[in-house]
Amino acid sequence: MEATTPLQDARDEFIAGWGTLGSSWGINRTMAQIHAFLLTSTRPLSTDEIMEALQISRGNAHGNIRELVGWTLIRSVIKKGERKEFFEAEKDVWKIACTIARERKRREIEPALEILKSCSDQTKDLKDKESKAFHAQMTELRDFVSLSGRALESAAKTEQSKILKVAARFIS
Amino acid sequence: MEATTPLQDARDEFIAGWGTLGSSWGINRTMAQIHAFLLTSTRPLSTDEIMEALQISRGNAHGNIRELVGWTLIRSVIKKGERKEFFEAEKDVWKIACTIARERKRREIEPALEILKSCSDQTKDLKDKESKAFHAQMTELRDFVSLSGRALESAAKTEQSKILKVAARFIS
DNA sequence: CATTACTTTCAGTATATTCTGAAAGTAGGA
DNA sequence: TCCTACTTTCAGAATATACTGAAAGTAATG
Repeated sequence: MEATTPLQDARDEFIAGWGTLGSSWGINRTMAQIHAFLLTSTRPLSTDEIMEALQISRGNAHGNIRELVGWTLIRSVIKKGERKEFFEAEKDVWKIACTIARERKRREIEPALEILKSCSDQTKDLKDKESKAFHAQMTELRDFVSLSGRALESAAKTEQSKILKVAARFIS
Repeated sequence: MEATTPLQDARDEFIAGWGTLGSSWGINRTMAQIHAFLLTSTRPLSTDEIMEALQISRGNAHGNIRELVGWTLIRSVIKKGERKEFFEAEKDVWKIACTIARERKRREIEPALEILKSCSDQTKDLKDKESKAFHAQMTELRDFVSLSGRALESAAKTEQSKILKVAARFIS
């Protein structure tokens, strides 16, 4: 039986919870767990350390690490004298949020806009009542999604302090 | 071979696209398709009409319709003289967005907060450097997630016009 | 160039999710 | 009460997604 410390316990809870959470965000569980693990590490870690800690195979670790690098949520670090790669997570919460916002915009909002634009355009000259209703619905949706995307983009460009001010006004 | 109209084509594109999109949002494809189908219908539809149009089984249609009712994205309508239920979607884009925002907050932000709170609390009295770093990270994350949740909640309570004004300031 | 220390790939397997369809359940109307 | 028109359930099948581990690939080092 392994002895556990309060820190280990809390960290394990975070890793497990973040993994579950990730699933409902369309992010795979292992990827979220690796992210959580690196996020709570005080030093860069190797693939083997990650495999060992999360009890996952090399292939699984490798692929999900690459995904996280692709999202720029983690980056690879080369230690002098060491041949292998180490990985560390971005720790700044605001930067993480901006990265995720941008990535989701690119992967979800932009494709959605393409579809809505196409649906709106295809029906813009039709005269019957049903077509007009459809066209109006698509146009409204497109405008809304487009606005949301632009707002997200702007927010991700703005300094954290400014966003906090606006947010504070809303909440109060 | 069935002849198609431009409206049918556009509508099919929307249904298919919305379905794919839904997947990346952690919403199942059929549920998103049913929603898209009802969103672009000018009248309430029965389970059988939905089954027929999307070529899905009764069980599948039934379950996903119930889910959508649970999300309050669609509602059941009783037609006089008819024994069966009909369903119609909320058409107002802003209302749809608020509903989704509230639901996701409840399902994702709140559970996340529980975890972060627990992790932060468990480590608040620990004195070693690693524990302090962990505690600080959890606390930052918690504060950020909490703020986001409250902002989302407020936004969903505010009139659309006010939000549009704030959004406009940001984008320009 | 051969060895070593890694990284990458991928076919096969395991798991999780979604879907089907038939059977059981329910309630209005005769 | 029974019939009929519908709704609900759920075991098993189909599909999609994620994971393993071993083999192949790559490049630094001596």
